[in-house]
This record gives sequence, structure tokens and C-alpha cells, in this order.
Amino acid sequence: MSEIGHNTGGIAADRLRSIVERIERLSEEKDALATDIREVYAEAKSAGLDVKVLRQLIRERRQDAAEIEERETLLEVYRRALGMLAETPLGEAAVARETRRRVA
Amino acid sequence: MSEIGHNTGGIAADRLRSIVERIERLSEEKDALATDIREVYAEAKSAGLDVKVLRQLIRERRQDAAEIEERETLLEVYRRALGMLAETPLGEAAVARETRRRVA
Amino acid sequence: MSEIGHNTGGIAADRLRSIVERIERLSEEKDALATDIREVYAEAKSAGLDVKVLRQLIRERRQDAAEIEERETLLEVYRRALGMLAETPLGEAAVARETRRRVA
Amino acid sequence: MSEIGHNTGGIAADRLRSIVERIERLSEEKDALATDIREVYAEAKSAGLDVKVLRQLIRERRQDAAEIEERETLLEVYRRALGMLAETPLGEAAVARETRRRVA
DNA sequence: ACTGAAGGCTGCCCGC
DNA sequence: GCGGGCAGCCTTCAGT
Repeated sequence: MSEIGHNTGGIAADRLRSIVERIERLSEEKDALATDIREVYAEAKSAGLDVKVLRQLIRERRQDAAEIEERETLLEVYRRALGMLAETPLGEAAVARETRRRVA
Repeated sequence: MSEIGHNTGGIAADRLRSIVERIERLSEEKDALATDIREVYAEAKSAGLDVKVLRQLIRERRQDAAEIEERETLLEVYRRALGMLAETPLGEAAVARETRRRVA
Repeated sequence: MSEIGHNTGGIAADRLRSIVERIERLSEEKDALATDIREVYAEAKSAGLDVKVLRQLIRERRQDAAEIEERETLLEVYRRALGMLAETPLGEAAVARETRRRVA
Repeated sequence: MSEIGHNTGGIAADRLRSIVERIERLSEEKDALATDIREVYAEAKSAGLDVKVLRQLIRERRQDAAEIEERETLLEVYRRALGMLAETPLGEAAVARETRRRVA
């Protein structure tokens, strides 16, 4: 309490100020991007696209991407579980087989 | 149908592709910013700040800004409701008086 | 599964029926009220009132009420953030002072 | 302007007051019902029901009801189109036949 | 009929 | 892991 500058619960006011400003700055950029996205959708609409379907499409693509990501992660887990085996041709074959099984 | 390139409901595939890519690109940037914001909050937390209160503070500041905006809009509505009256010196004085009252 | 009556995912059909009926009953009443409100606006309009301004007025009054509520909540958040301080006479004075400042 | 009481754009303040109060009263009741509905959904949830599916069910039932309503209206249109014919036994038979055809 | 806003629903993120 | 809280999306309705 006797230090130079105000403080807030033991936090220097400058630190707080910095944090608030950074958050607000980032939020503004985020909002600007949201606006941009909305504008692209508007453009799509005036080009005759069905916005609802378009959103669905984007959602599905995002989902697909996430699943690929997921598969990659899983594959890595298996690789580690199999140990160095995965580094050999035989091990790779085993991993590939397992992957096919999971996908099917 | 005999044009070059596929089309989808009369929309050129290239046009659709462009739109999808732009949306996805913008969304990625938006998500990145969301991540950044989360990180700043995490930093704030580990600096000893009460994140809930911090969020409240940010919300409040944003709200205040929005309210100023709102007041402007509101004033315009009232001005229109007062009709041409607002176009006269007397009317302007009335509007100005009302504005002061509301702001105080 | 061997109990009397059908069931749906472990839920007694009667229970489900009761829930659905209650929701539908309440929804009907809600819709009826929406209709009543619309009628009052119509009456206001044919009495020469500017409906747009009237809606704005109602919104404003609601907003004001909500803000008072909000302030109470906010105060509570701050109080908690101040911790046990608020439980002491000095702390209470500080909270009261802050409240006066915010309201003014 | 020289009447007793204030006025607002030629509308008696009492009239305005009455309208505002009625709207606010009705809105409160409407909000209360919305809360009740939310509570029933909450109850359904804690009874193990899938709220999303439940909402879908309610929506479908509402839709069905609207379609029956629609059919009734349509039937009435046909009746009128058939004129007094509908008042005779032969006409009723024709209407009944038409109705069966539509439902099938 | 279209547009723009208001309210309700859904999916996500945080805290427990 | 879950349940509550919050932001974004969708739907509906008033207005033009």
C-alpha cells in the first residue's frame, strides 16, 4: 500500500492496464474479423447462395479437418505404444493395418 | 452447363471456392485471436488477478461504450419523432435541453 | 423393462406425456399473451401513437429496471472480490462509498 | 392543448400510461411463462430426457397441429368454392371424398 | 418480399 | 467429467 502508484489487490495498476488494453485490442480485431466474415456471407447471399447451406458446408469441412487431426493424434499414440517397432518396415505395416481397421 | 468449369445451382465453382476459402481463412484468424485472448486471461490469473472480476470489468467498459452509441441513436429517434420541430431554432433548443437532462 | 407401461430410454411414458403437455399448455398461454401485446400496440397505433417510439420507451424502461438489478449483482461480485474485507465496518464503508460513486 | 392534464403529441397522458402499463403487465406474465417452460425443460433434463430431442418433438407436434389447421382452412375454402352444394348430402359426400384424397 | 432487429437455442469454455 | 455461463447462430416478427 505504501509503494509508488496505486495498486489493486497487490497488482500494479500498470500491469492491470496493460492486460485490459491488450484484451480490448485483441477483441476489437476479433470483432472486425467477425464483421468481415458476415460480409462474405452477405456477398455469398447476393450471389444467390443459400447461406444456411453454406454454413452447414463450412461446419462439415471444419468437422472433417478436426477428425483428420484426431486421427493423426491417435496414430501418434499407437506409434508410441508400439515403441521403436514403428520405425521398422514391419511396424509401419502394423500401424497402417490398424489405421485401416479403425477407419473402416 | 456447357460452360467451362462445373457450376452449382448457377454459381461458378470458382466463386464458391473463393468464398469458402475466405471464410475459412478469416475464421482461422478469428480463432487465433480467441486463443490469444484466452492466454492473456491466463497470464492475468497467474499474476493474481481475479479473472471473473476482470471479465466483468471488460464487459462493463464495453457496455459503457455501447451505451454512448445507443444514446446517439436514441436521440436521433426522438429527433425524428419530434418531426420538423427539430429543424427550428426553438426545436433544437428543446432537443438540446432534453439531451442534457438525459445525460445528467 | 418388465414394469407396467411403455417406457422410453428408461423414462415412463406418463412422465414424458406430462412434460410435453405442460410445455404445450404453457406455450399456448405464452402465445396468447404475445397476441394480447400485439393488440395493445395496435390500439396505441390507432390512437395516434408512434409505435416505434412507444416500443423504444418500453425497451428503455425495461433496460433501466435491468440495470438496477445488474448493479446489485455487480456489487455482490465486487463485495466477494474484496473478500472478508467487506465483512468489517471499514470494508462496508468502502463498499458503500463505491456504490454511491457508481450510482451518481 | 388547453385540456386538463399533460398531453403528448395530442395523446392524453393517462391513455399513454394505461397502454404502457398494460404492455408491461402482459410482458411480465409472458416472461414468467417463459421461465416456467424453462423449468419444465430443466425437470425433463434431470429426469434423464435428452432436451434437444424433446424440443424437436415439441416442434414437430406444433408443426403437425399447424398442418391440421391448414387443412381445415383449405377445406373451408373448398366448401365455399362448392357453394351451397356443400349444404346438401351429395355435397357433403363430395367434400368428404376430397378430404380423403388430400389426406392420403 | 426483403431487411433488420429481438429472443431463444446450441455449442464452447470455464470452474467444480 | 459435468454443469453452469456465455458467445454465436437461427428463427420469428415488425417495418418498409
